Amino acid sequence: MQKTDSINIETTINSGQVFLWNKIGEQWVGIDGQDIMILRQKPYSLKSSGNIDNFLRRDDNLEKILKNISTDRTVRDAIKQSSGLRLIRQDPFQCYISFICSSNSSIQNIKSMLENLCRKFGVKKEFGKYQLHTFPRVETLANATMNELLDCRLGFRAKYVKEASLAVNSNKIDFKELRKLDYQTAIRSLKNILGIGNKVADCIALFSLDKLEAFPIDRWTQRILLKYYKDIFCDVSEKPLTEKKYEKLHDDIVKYFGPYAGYSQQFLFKMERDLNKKSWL
DNA sequence: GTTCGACCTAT
DNA sequence: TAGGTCGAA
Repeated sequence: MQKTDSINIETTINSGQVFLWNKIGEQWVGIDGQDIMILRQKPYSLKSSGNIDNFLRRDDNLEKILKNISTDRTVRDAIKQSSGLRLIRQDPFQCYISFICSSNSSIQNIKSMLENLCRKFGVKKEFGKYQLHTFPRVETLANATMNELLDCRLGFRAKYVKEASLAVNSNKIDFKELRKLDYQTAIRSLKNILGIGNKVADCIALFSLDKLEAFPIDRWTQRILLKYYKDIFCDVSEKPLTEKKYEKLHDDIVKYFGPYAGYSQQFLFKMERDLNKKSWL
């Protein structure tokens, strides 16, 4: 059984799931919705104004999941290299906006956009010795003007964020409902929103809606499949996937990796980016 | 159903 | 070029 302190905080934060985190001295300070979290490896300490166990998916049976996804050597190596990496259960609205902002951008730029949104639309909150801006509330962002969003340097994503926020504010998107639905239905619903395609929908589903069979296929994932799984997923190439090809490939991926495919994606993604010395937060 | 160019911004 | 998506042809 994995011990609770086997969580590697730095590895988990720096695995592309979350963006609103900063390392201050020895501790990682981050925002999840209206909550502030302070995580420290040594001496080990996890503090949150919200529910830290929920955030770190302490309810998952990690031993069982890791065993289940250890189907091949590549995944086993990835797990070994990033031991202590956890999947995170994020605030759904923040996750939704974060990955809408992620399209055709870099981690550093995504972080900057989200920080701008927090500074402009978030509420100042104190926790521990820190005072920082929380993530904007749905209603606040839904009422933001296009110019205000453009001021946050969102670029072409500004109208996506505006419409996406309106959809949540009007209950056209209801995260509590999406959480109850099956993977396919939830994905279909998310993809009705402007700015959400297959990849972004998978990220939202995996990181905030408990859809562990979601397996976001981005440029990196595609390279991974080509490099290590060429023989298993024959039709994968370096070219961008069309919508139908993405869906077909995803089906095959779930058949191969199983119901916890999303966990395997996270380990593989982390491994390959580290291997290529790509920077994180 | 697929292909292709455009798209904000920062490095 | 970067962790995509949209709209037109």
